[in-house]
Amino acid sequence: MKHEPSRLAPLSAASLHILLALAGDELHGYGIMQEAARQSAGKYKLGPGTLYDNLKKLMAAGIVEESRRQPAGEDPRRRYYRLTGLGRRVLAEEISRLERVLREAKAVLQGTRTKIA
Amino acid sequence: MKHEPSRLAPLSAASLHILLALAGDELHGYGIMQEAARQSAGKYKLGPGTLYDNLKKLMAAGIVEESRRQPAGEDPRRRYYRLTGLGRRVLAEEISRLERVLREAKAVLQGTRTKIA
DNA sequence: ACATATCACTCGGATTCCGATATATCGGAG
DNA sequence: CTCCGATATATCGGAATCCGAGTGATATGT
Repeated sequence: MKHEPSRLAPLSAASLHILLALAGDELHGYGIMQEAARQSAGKYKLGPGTLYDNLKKLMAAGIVEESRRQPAGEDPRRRYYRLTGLGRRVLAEEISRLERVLREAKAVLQGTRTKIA
Repeated sequence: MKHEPSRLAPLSAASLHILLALAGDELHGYGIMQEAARQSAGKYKLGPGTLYDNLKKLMAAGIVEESRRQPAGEDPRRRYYRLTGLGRRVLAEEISRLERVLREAKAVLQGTRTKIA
């Protein structure tokens, strides 16, 4: 019996943006904040409180882990975080959940009445 | 203070599902719970606490309002809620926000797959 | 020298979540 | 008619989450 990804769903906006920021490559905390803002064109901004609360929760759930990498020439204060395998599955599942929600939303808004007269 | 739709964004999962349930037609509280469960194929279930907290917040923000309709032959206990014009704009804006998030998500996930090792 | 940016993270108040609970009516089975 | 599950309203209060304001330090630009 494995971890059920659906247990965490639906992901909060904060968690989703953190996972998306980490999906491309591992990042440090400050980088996650910047990447989330960049990916959302400035529409979504994470403060440090939200970031670390979520990071803690995501690490406890085995979705994110810390990596020990320390590339030369970089700021030594940086601590890197990355998605685990489970994390990628959770993200993929959340994305398809959102796709289904949007499909339903469009159907409802475009007047596709399921109503049978 | 102006009613800027973006001030409420991102909508919580609960608020989004309530707005989607009301997008088709006005509904009473109990009906909103059932419609949200139906639209999400049982994946998302609202409890009464979440429903009325959100309904209160949405009404205070001018996104949802109560309607006085009382069709004959229906349970007289029912109280109907419906979207306002602002509510429709907020919902539409949230949907396009989610579309942009999903577009970004796909780009990022596609990028990792094609990444050269 | 001073301001701004990068980098870490904690703190605590406000907000939100959400199941348990309370109350009452409806509709059908027995 | 009585019982009972479903329908219907809504509150309560503890847990979880949000999130800006701090704290502390180094780096970089003017």
